[in-house]
Amino acid sequence: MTPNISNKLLAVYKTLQKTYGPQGWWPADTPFETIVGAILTQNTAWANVEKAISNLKMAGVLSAEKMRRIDLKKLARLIRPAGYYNIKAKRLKNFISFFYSKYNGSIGNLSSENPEKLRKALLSVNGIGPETCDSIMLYALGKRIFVIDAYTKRIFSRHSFFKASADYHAIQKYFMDNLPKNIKLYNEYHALVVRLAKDFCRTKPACDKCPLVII
DNA sequence: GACCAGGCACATC
DNA sequence: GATGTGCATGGT
Repeated sequence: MTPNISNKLLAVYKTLQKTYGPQGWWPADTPFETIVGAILTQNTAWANVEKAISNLKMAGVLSAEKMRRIDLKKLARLIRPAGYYNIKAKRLKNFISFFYSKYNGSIGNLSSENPEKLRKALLSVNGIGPETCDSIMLYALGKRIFVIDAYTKRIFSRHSFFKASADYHAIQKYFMDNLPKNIKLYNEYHALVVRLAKDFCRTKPACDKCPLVII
């Protein structure tokens, strides 16, 4: 670890913790619901995902077995509020096919897979990219992996931690090399970054009021 | 009405 | 390898 960077990253974390408190991610009742949410939230406001999840619950199809059976068009109609509904319905089905063919539809089988193999396997599913994969690994399956999203990139590059041109893997390595290797920390850190971004780091940053202005 | 949200795949150069 | 584009609803 680079002590200076490590201290700064921890200082940011402590400031966010103090400002916002525990975030308790992921907001879901089951690991399967977390996986579905991770796919539905791709480039989409969480409030819209909640509507789609609610529709799936009302229709009684928020389980792997039920979602495996449901017609693609019906699935698309239920998740409509989350946007990109046609492509996301296919992505959910792609995951389900993968989940049954390789892991017999068992979350236990999925989470007991070797983490490196699991990451490669998830990334091989069409519709699961780096962020969705890592969100599933961390928040649904409890694996020690740091999730990077557009906010993390935007905020920390603005604060000169790394260049705006840095790619996903480089940024992930940056955090994982410079933070204590702790799942709970990874969980809260990413959630707190998203929480902060909702207030201050959209297209028109209000950096003067941002709690990180002192870092 | 414009802008954007907890991305990803694919086409093209 | 870098850059551009389609996918789409709903809130500010």
